[in-house]
Amino acid sequence: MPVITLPDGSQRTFEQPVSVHDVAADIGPGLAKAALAGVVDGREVDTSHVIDNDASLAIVTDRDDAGLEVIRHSTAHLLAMATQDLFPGVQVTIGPVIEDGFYYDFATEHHFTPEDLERIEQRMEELAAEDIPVKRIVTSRENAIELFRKMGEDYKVQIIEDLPADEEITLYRQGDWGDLCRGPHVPSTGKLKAFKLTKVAGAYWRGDSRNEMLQRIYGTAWANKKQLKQYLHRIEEAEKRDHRKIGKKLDLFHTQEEAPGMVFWHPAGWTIYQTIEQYMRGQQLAQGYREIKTPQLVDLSLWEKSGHADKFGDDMFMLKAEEREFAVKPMNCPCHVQVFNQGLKSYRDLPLRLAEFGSCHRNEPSGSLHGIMRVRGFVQDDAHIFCTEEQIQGEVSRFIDFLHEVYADFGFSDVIYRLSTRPEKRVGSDADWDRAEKALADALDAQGLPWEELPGEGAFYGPKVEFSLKDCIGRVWQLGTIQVDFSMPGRLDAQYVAEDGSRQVPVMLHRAILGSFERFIGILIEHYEGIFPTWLAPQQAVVLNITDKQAEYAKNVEDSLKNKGFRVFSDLRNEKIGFKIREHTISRVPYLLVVGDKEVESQTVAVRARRGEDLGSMDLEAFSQLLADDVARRGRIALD
RNA sequence: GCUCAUAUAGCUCAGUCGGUAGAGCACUUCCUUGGUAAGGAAGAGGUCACCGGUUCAAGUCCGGUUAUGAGCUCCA
Repeated sequence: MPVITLPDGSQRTFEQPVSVHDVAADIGPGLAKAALAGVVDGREVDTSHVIDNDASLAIVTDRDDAGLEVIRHSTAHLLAMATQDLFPGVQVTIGPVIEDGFYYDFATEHHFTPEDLERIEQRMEELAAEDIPVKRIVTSRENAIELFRKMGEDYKVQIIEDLPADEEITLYRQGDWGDLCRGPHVPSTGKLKAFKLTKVAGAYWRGDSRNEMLQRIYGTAWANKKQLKQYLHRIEEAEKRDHRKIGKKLDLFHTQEEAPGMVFWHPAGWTIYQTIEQYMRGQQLAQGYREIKTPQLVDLSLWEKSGHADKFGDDMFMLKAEEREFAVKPMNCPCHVQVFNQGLKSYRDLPLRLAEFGSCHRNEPSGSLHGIMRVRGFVQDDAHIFCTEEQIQGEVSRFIDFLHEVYADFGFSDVIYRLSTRPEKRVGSDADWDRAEKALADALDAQGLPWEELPGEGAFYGPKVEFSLKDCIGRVWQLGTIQVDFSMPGRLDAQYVAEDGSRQVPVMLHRAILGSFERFIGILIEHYEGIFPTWLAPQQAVVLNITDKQAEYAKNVEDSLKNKGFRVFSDLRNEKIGFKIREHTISRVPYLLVVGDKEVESQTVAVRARRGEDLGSMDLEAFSQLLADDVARRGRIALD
C-alpha cells in the first residue's frame, strides 16, 4: 500500500504498486497527458516507473526545466533514429542535452549537408507524428555488449565497457530502434512537438583532438512551437549584435588577410579604445598601481627561464636577428619581474603593484580566431602585485572592489565568480596551495560573494579566481582574473629584504580586469549593440545646419564644444535635415544639434537625443552641462 | 590544428545549363537651400581571393593555397 507524497505535501494512498503515469492519471487526465517523467525520492524516472513503497513524487511536465531536459534528450534519440533510418551504416555515439537543445555525434564516412539535415528533420517529424511508445529495458552488461556488437555499434560497446561495474545498464527502445541510455525519456515520441536541427559540425570522439572526428548534428527543442519561435528569434537578435557586423557598420576597425588575428583600428574604434585606456590608467593610479612599459622582443633565454618556452613555445612568434633568437612577448609577467629586480627591494616596498597596457602576441590556432574577441595580437590591462603571503588576501579583496567599480562603470552588474584550484601537474608545496586557495576563498567570502569551485582548473603555478560577466542578453563572458603565483618570482630570482634582514622571495599576483582591450571592446559592442553610452561614443554630438545660411554658426557651435573637450563634429553638407538625421541616427551619435534660422536668432541649438526624443532648444551652456553630466555618468545607468 | 561551408564593386547581395558580369546603398558631378529617419538627374567603379587544371570557352566544373564563418581541440 504505497503512500505517495506530492510536492504540495498532500498524500495519496494506493492499494497496490502504481506507475508514475497512474498517479498522474489519479490526479487528473490533463496531468496524465502532460506527464513526461517523474521524480521519485529525488531520482528522475520514466512515467512507466512503478512505485511499490512509500515515496515522494513530483510529476515532471514540459513546464519544468527537468521536463524540457527530458524533451531535449528524447529529441536527440529521435534524431539518431531518423538518421540511422535514412543513412544505414551510420554509427551512434553520444547525444547529450546542452543549453537550449541537444546534439548527437555520429561516426560515418558521409559528411552531412544542410540538405541532409532537412531530410532528417522531416523524418523526425514523421516519427514524432507516429507517436511511437518509448520503452525502458534493463539488461545485463554482457547482453548489452553482445547486442551492440551484433548491431555493429562499436562506439556503444566501448561506452558500455567503460561504465562503472555497478552501473545499471538500461536501453531505450522506440519501434525497432534502440539506444543505450540512462534516461528518463518521454513516454512516446508524440510528446516531441517543437524541434529544429540547427547545424552540423565536426567533433572529436571523446573530445580528444588525437581521436577521429565524428559528425555532430546540433538541434534545439522546446515544449511548444511558440517557445521554439521565441528561441529562433533570440538567436536572430543575437546575430544583429555581432561585433564584426557592427564594427564594420560603425567603421570601428577591420581585419585583413595579411594580418590574420590582428586588428586595424579605425579612428572611431580607436577613440573608444583610447577612452577606455585613459579611464583605466586613471583608475589604476588611484588604486596605487605604477604604470610601466616593457619590450616587445625579448631573448628566448628569458622565456626558457620562466618556463613559458617549454610549455607554450609552439604558440610563440619567434624572430631571429644577429644570430640571436627573440620571442615576441606572449605575456608580460617575466618582464615585470625584470622591473621588480632592478634595485634591492625591501619589505617596506611591498605590496608593489606594476601595471602595463601590455601588447602581447600569441600564435593561436587558426581555427580559434574569432573577430576581435580571440586574436593573435592583443593588449592586456595587465598588472602584477608583488607582496608577502600575508598580504595576499588583503590585495585580493582590494582588487575585487576595484573590479566591481570598473564593471559598474561599463554598465555590467551581473558578475560570476569561479575559483580554480590545484591541478594535478603543479609546482609549489601543498601547504603553499592550501594557504593560497584559502586566501582567495576567504577574500570572496569576506565580500559575501557567491562562488563556484572548479577543482583542478588552476594554473600550474597557483590557484586563480575568474570573473565573468553576463551581458544584457544573458551571455556569459570571462574577463577578469586574479592568480596567485608561487613559481615565477623564484624562477626569475625576485627577492626582497625582510624585516629580519633575510632575503625572501615575494609572492606574485597576476591580475587583469578587462582581460584584453580587443576582446573587451568586442563584448561592449555586443552588449550595447553599438549604441555606446556617451562617455564611450566615438562622436558625442553632431551639429546639423538646415541650409547654408547657418553654416558659420554651426561651425562655431562645433568649435566651442570641442574647446570644452567634447567629441563633436558638424555636418554641413547640402542635404535635407531628415537625411542627415537619419544618417547620424544610424551611426549612433548620442546628440544631434539642429541649427536653423531660429537657433541662430536665439543663439541656441535644437537637441535631439539618440532614440529620437526632442529635448528642445537650449543655449550652449545648458547643452554643455547636459553633455558633461551624461559623460560623467559613464555606463552606470541604463542607456537612453 | 581538425571537420564542413564560404570568398563576385567601398558595403549588402544576385548571377540559371560553362558562352567575356548585375542590383540597391555608398562614391563623383550637376540641379535642388529643404525644420527632425532616405529630394532629383547623370556618371564612374570589378584580374569574380590567389595559384594551377579540364574545356573551343571558366565567376560558374576539378585540385591546391590563403582568409573568413559554424563547431571541435586549445587558451600562459
